[in-house]
Amino acid sequence: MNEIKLIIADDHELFRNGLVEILKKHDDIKIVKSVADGFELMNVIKEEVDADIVLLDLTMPKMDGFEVLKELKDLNAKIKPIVISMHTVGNYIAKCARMGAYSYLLKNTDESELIFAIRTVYKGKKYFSAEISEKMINFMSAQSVSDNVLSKKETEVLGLISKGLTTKEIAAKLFVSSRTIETHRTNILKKLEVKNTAELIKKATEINLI
Amino acid sequence: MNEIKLIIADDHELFRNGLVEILKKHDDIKIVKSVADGFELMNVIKEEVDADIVLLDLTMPKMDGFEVLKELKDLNAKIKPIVISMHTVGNYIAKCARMGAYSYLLKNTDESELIFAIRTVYKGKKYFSAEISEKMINFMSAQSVSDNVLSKKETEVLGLISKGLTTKEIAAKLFVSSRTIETHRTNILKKLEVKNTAELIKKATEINLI
DNA sequence: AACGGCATCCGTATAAATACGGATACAAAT
DNA sequence: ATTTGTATCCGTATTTATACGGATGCCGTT
Repeated sequence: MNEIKLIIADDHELFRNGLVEILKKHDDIKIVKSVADGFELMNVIKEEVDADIVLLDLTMPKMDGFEVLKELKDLNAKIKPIVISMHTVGNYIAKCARMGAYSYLLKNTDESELIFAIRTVYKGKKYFSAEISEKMINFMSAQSVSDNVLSKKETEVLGLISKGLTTKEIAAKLFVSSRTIETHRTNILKKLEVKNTAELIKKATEINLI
Repeated sequence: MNEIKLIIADDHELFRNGLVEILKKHDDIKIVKSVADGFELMNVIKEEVDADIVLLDLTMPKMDGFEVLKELKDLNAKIKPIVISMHTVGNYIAKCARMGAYSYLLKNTDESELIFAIRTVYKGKKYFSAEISEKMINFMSAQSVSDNVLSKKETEVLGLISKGLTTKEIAAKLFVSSRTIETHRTNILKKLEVKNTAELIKKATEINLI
């Protein structure tokens, strides 16, 4: 039988110990290390241990869970992160999903679901419960409400900007003067409260305008 | 008992009729209209009918499902779209979720799930099955693999660009010459095969670099 | 009828970005 | 040991974007 080697990363000792107690009851799971912050975790991962899974708390001192996920992705590490958080905010969930988390569990998840998640992830499959998925989907579509900020033309221009067209090209495409497009751009920047195109595009994607 | 009024939008007559046959067996569901493309659908929605739900095919002539979703969002319409697609591509699913779809079903969904989805959505809740959610999550994290394209410094610079910093500001922040940053920018543009900052930021968000 | 938001256009000016060209030092990979 | 990629720097020139200013006609709301 293959042993599942895992690391626990959480800044609350009590919670860490609780997890250990729960997990030690399962023969196929072995805790190889237990750390209190992201920085420590990364050191452990970079050096010694080859673990299969890390149970990762999001809120930790020094280096939080998001930073850890980013690092792991950058390093192309083979360790699979399971996020354990107390927040059900859709934002967090979507962020973790994007950043390569294999699962997102709440701290009040029951034992059986935790074990199921661990085993599922160990097999290389992701595990996001129905409730968690729902939260995330709701979040993903949420921002749309606030988008009456831009007029129809402005939205159109924004779309073309994001495709890499210059002011001149957009003007040609829409059969208007470059000055008009410049004015539109200025107004768009003001409305979205950004100072240049780069920030504009980022914000626009964030609030689902593109 | 409240009747659920729905519209069917699909360019395949056979499929449309099949849906009608299935749905007419359920007393709580009433089909108020059946259209063959997105354009027709939008006309129907804008004028006459007040329907609760539209069963929306993605691939339709004149105006596809994505465009319809966008329009509905722009109009702030109260009709709830259920996407019915034959594609399981994560890209499509994520896009629909972002664009406000209340559900994403496959064309081979069985009757009971279809009915369940309709009733769930009618209550104002979204319905994305476990398999569909999984596909989407996999997609969301997928791009990460291909991100060794940029070097560490380039990634850092890209991040600062996306925050709206100019070349000069970035140079100051990183204690290097503006020329260096300019070179980085040039290289980043080349690597991601885009021609300016706007397109760059869009692409970077698409492939999860930011 | 008056007002505000929108789309359209213009002038002047500076700041920023991109396109070419080139160079060196270092580390990692082959 | 040679090559490849990264990070660093520079020159010259053009193109784009942004910051100010101002203007008009139109449409929908009040």
